[in-house]
Amino acid sequence: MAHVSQLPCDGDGICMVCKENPSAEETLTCKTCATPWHVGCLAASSRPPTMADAASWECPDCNCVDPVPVSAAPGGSSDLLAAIRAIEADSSLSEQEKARRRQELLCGGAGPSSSGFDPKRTVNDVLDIIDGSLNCSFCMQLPERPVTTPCGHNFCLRCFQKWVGQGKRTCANCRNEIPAKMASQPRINSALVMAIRMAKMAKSNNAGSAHGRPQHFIHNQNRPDKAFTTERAKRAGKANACSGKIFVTAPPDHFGPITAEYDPERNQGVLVGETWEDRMECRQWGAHLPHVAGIAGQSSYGAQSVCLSGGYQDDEDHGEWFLYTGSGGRDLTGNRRTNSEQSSEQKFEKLNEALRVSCKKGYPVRVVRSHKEKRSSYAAEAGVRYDGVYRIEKCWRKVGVQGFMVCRYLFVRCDNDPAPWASDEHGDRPRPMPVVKELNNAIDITERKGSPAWDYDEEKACWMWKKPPPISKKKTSTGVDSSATGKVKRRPRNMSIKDRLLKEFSCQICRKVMSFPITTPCAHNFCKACLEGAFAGKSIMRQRGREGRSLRTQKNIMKCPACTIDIADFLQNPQVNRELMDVIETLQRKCEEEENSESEEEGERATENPGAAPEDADDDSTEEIENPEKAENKKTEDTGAETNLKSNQKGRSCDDIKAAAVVDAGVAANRGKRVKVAAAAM
DNA sequence: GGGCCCGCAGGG
DNA sequence: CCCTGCGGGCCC
Repeated sequence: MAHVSQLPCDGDGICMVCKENPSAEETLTCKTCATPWHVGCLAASSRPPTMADAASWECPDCNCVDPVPVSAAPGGSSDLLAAIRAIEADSSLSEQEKARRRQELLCGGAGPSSSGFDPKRTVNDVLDIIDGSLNCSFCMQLPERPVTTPCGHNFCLRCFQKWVGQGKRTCANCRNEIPAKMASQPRINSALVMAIRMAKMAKSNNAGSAHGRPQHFIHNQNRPDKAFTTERAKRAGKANACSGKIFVTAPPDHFGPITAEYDPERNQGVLVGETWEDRMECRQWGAHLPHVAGIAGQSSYGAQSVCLSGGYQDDEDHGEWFLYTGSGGRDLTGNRRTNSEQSSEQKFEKLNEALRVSCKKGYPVRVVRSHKEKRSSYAAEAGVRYDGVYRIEKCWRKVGVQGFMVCRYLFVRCDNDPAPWASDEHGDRPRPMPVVKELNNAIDITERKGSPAWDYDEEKACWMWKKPPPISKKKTSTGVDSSATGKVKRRPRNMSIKDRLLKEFSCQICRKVMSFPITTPCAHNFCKACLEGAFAGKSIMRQRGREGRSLRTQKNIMKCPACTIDIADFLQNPQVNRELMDVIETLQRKCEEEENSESEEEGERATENPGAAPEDADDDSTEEIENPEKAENKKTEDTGAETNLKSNQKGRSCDDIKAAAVVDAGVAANRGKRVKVAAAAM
């Protein structure tokens, strides 16, 4: 019994045993792994004998020589009974909620990587399908923020960080070496996140479960368009910083998620996890409009969105919550757009004040994360990703790392969809306020006084506007209401397992569902054969041959085909991610079953080829599909093909490289069309 | 990989 | 109309 119930506090400071938020005095911090533990819930034998010993105290996990897998079974039965009775007696819970909490309890409670009030993983459901093959070797639970080692083993981010935090540099499973880069900067393996979610979904669909809501998490496929470069920007000889058409009809001062009603283009809205190539493209979909500034807002009205892209050293990202730094205090003379050096203090004015308004009112603030943030495990793998809405619970000022006063904001996630890194099937539940140490030295602390405008409705079990959202003061970007476009609204698609398999588990080289998947240290996934083939002989040059300079300087560097990370060491002995492979194979079997049982229900979309062009491609796009460059040239013959090709390939960080010619051509064809439309409008 | 320097969009 | 701004292509 003893060490089974020994669990630390989670990322939000909540004790995983008693679910309370212990005060600083009741918290012990392990000297080895720096994890906080609730003293009251520690076995007596694990507590430090005296107060003086507390500073050098080592937690039960670090005290063990080996990572002893913690049993998922619950501890003492009397405790369990008491806990179940407490749930039953809680009149504030619905029957469904009670059932859910009972199940959490029986599933062994929280694992080390769960957070806040999130219900625990429905382990039993998933184990039926994937037979436990995905479990983290440390906590024996499904990894909630899975990371994959180069040797192909999967762990919770938290467990992995704890392990390397102890100075361990070998895989806990096979004792292979963990590269320094992976140890210091593990990235979430999003394919694995999807694997876990899909496995859960497949199960709950079969059981006709109450989780009826389709999980709409998408990758970059189906993106209808790209930003275009204006003629003026071309004349200036620069292909930078030009905006494209805004596709959503939400006004620029719209708060909260961009829902389907604002998306006449796709009729699905902006989905959590949606990723764009760059800030320009992100802007086009309305998630975050400014293309340089990190904050969108108006000082007298509120802030609608922020971007985390590593521009401010003080930022601190914990996924479900983060500390954001205000803007300003920098010297921008010399026509600079940004400057990493701070030279004066920040104040609550302009955009910083806009954020403070959103804090006071409790507005939902959209959050996008850029790949440029190098210090966060939650950063996008490539491009810019929409991560849902957060609320600013507090703001204050403090002296920043550069010695000047900065404005600070505590963001806590409150979205109805799960975060891109979370393998949960559901969105956020209200979670307790994280403990922020720097508040002790803060000034101008601002907290919300009244009730928040955007809040969790226990009855409906979702986040919603509890007060009417602020009235927009602006016109929509297109000036056209979505209901007035005359477009027939399509129902959002509820994807089949087959479609999702193709979308989420396709190799980034061959575009087919991966066989023998390999996860690189930069968290990209490929077929074993494709990856090996890509680096056989001259293929290396084709890989990186984006332009002449790249060829010359990079031909001897072996980089991940999906990003710019050097994976030469990894390629010496790449290991198949067997666990991911099991999941894919299981889902493929499910898929076959699904096809057999409901083949007649498959509509127009089922026959779609995985690599086919997006559905709104013109009939005459066939030629362009075969020759994307031709399509490009057709568009602007006068400026020459070279410029176009270059701009076509700019910033191809992740999904774009993996895009096979057909998809590329589909996009190109679409873009051609869009540019024509834009030109006609001018 | 770091510095330069540009157009652009939005706030006030 | 001026100021601000967590971009981005290109040069070195």
